[in-house]
Amino acid sequence: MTAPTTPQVEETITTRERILREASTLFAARGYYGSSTRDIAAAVGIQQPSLFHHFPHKQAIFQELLSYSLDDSAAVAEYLAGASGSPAARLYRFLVEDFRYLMESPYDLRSIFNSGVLEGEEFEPWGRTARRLHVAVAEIIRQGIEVGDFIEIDVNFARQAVSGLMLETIRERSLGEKLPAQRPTRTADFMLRALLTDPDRIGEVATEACAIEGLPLYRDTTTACD
Amino acid sequence: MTAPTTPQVEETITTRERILREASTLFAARGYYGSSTRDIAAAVGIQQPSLFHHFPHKQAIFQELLSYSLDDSAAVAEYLAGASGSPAARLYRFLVEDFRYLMESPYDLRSIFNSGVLEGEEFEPWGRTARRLHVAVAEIIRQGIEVGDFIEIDVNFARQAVSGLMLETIRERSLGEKLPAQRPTRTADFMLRALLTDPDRIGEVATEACAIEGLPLYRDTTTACD
DNA sequence: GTCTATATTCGGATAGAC
DNA sequence: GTCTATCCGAATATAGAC
Repeated sequence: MTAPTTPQVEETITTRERILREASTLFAARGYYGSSTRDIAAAVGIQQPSLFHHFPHKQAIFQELLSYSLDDSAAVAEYLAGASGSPAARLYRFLVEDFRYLMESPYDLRSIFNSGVLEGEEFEPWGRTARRLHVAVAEIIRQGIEVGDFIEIDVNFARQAVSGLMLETIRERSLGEKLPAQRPTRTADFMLRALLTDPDRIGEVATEACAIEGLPLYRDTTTACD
Repeated sequence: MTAPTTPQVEETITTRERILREASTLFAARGYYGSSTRDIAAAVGIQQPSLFHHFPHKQAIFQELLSYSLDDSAAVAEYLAGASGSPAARLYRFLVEDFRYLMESPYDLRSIFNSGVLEGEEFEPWGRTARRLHVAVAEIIRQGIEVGDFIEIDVNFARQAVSGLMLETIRERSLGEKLPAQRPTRTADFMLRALLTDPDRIGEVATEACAIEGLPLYRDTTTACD
């Protein structure tokens, strides 16, 4: 008769999953090269060679984290770059989605964005995905300037500012505390305030942004924005 | 009779200096641990053991870069946190000075801000300096909110946004091209637009910022801002 | 100030038992 | 799926000649 106390699934975390989580934390703290497989194994609580039962080599751990953080983000950005609606709303929506994705992820993904590791040959496919993501975001910003939504600004400068903001703000998450649920929209508000020719339009931009449909979404988003 | 073609000092770059420059580039690209002393030596054009004639160990190279990028920035931020004048102008000035310092530096200092390496014991004193810098910047922002210069915003969030913006935008520099001379003020404009309750006040904020005197300055600044 | 040669430690990865 | 034992290459650093 009474509803089940909490329908939350009793998450069984596999060793493989624990490896990914601990590795992401270590990579974020000391970099990919600064974290040895021994460090990772110790954090998980297994011996170092046991790692190789779950991943063929160290690179594969990083590559899985790269795919997790880049693939869907790039897809969303490219979808939004070609979607209808105002560029400002589309950029807003991208920021909200991407930020929430990073915020709710069980991994600490800072190392992915930080490091020049992506430039290395062994991670070349993921470097290309990162560039596709950058191109798509820059394109939305370009459109925004063109139609007068955004101030006249160097497109690449603005694109990098967006990246920097995302990166630094997810840094908090790693400190352990849960970030407030409104953080994604607050972050988007902040960025758009700097870009909009008329900052007072933020309200309507946010409303339009949250109404955008058809995103190739990572997960089932119950509510679009807030 | 004719003036000397270019009074530019014929810069004699010592091996030690070349080591610092090449190391900073490698650290930025592949991280501190990802760059071996062999890599550094090869970039400089000497054999690996020759490095140890100039620096007692690898750490010392990184430590010198840390001091270069943190010491003066922290001093300026702390000075400005306690100075008179509007908080908005003081934050603006900090951004201009810090950005220009990073922009004109012969080193690629991204690794310093990126990495969690600073958290390691071996670099503890520099980690403390970084925290002092953060506290000072957060304090200026707090003052700005208090007097109504800035919108109501989480102080730490704003402080991190500032860091992220600086970091990402100096990334360009490393791509080789000289950044335009107006970039420091454009960056400060951008950040202040997001923070100011009244973005239209940027003009007067910039004017006041450039008039601030008494900074514990890194180098002889001929002109204050532009 | 730079070199060659080398000591030593550490990191990634494999073999094979349980 | 995890363990112990181990190989091999790479990395930091030292010794000592030129």
